[in-house]
Amino acid sequence: MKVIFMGTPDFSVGTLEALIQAGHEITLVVTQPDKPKGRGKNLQFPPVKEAALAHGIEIYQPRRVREPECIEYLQNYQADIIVVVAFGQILPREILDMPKFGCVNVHASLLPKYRGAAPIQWAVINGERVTGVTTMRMDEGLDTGDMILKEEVALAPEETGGSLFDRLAQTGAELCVRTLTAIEEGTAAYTPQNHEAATHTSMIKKQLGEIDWNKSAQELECLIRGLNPWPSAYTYWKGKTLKIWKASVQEQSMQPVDFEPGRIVTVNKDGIMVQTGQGMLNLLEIQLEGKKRMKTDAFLRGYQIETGTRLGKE
RNA sequence: CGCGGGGUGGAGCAGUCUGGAAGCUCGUCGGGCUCAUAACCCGAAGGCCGCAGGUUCAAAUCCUGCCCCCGCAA
Repeated sequence: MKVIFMGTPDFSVGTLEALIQAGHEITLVVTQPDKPKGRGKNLQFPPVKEAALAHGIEIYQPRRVREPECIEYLQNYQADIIVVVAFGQILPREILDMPKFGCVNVHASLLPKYRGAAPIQWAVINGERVTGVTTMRMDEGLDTGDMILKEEVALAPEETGGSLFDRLAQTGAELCVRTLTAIEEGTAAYTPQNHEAATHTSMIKKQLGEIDWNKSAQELECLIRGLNPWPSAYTYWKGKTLKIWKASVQEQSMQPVDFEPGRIVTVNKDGIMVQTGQGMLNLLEIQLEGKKRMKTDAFLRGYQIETGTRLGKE
């Protein structure tokens, strides 16, 4: 089929390449404008643009797809279908109705759960055991369209936002190809979502990563995994940011100590044990501002941390 | 010119301001102690102090340029 592909981050790249692989004709790739990124503030191409360049596909980077000139521009491409994967902009009805087969979206959750942004990270943060990918025919709502295909993915015990992201990107790519095949063959079934059961997630803000030691060790451990590798969970030590990359939950106190949440209970080569609102959290891999991330025992060779120290904002 | 931290034996750090013998906590290797050990004791190896210039009797330390890593911001 003739496809217009819309997407921006890494998550979208797998699907784009799978579609190419499957023999579809990608007539145009629409992605967000280049933005200054990184330490030097240099302009950087979105990952999807890089991929499109590598495949020699035409690229279009409108500031807003809603604008009439943009809609007009897309019309020139006469696509059979528009595939949207983590594009980052909302499509107006004019575009939704433009292609013969409409617009298909790949969403990284089992709809109607986790509608909205960052469903992958939220699934980890919330301690879900299963999530997945859903393809749907887009309508004007936010992830409210009729579902076409759905595939479950189980979370591994040490799943991180990053690892799940990679796996769902892969799953999404395959699912999207199957979805297009079904549509092409006329065998696609469109199942309305149960809107009553819908849940929504918000964009991940950096501040979400600041650890509230009053939460339970279990919750915090999920938060740490969910926000790894970005934006990461963190606390403060001696006024400096201390990122926490990996931790484990210690349900029961080994000793009858009774520290307030945020205080360090023990420090040894097995980790830094911190009291939380419920249970203790053992910090296994950390990173001090300006330093590389490292295992806790390596960190302790160079820095001295005393029992009873309170982590967090002064 | 976005702001800032850092590059010192295998790991993590101190030393740099106030130039003048390379240090700390570990690891590694050898030996000892022990029923035993991630414990303890003794000993050893291992560094052109990121790179290149400059100043100086003397540079990890001061000056200049460059490379690389990282936090913030975006």
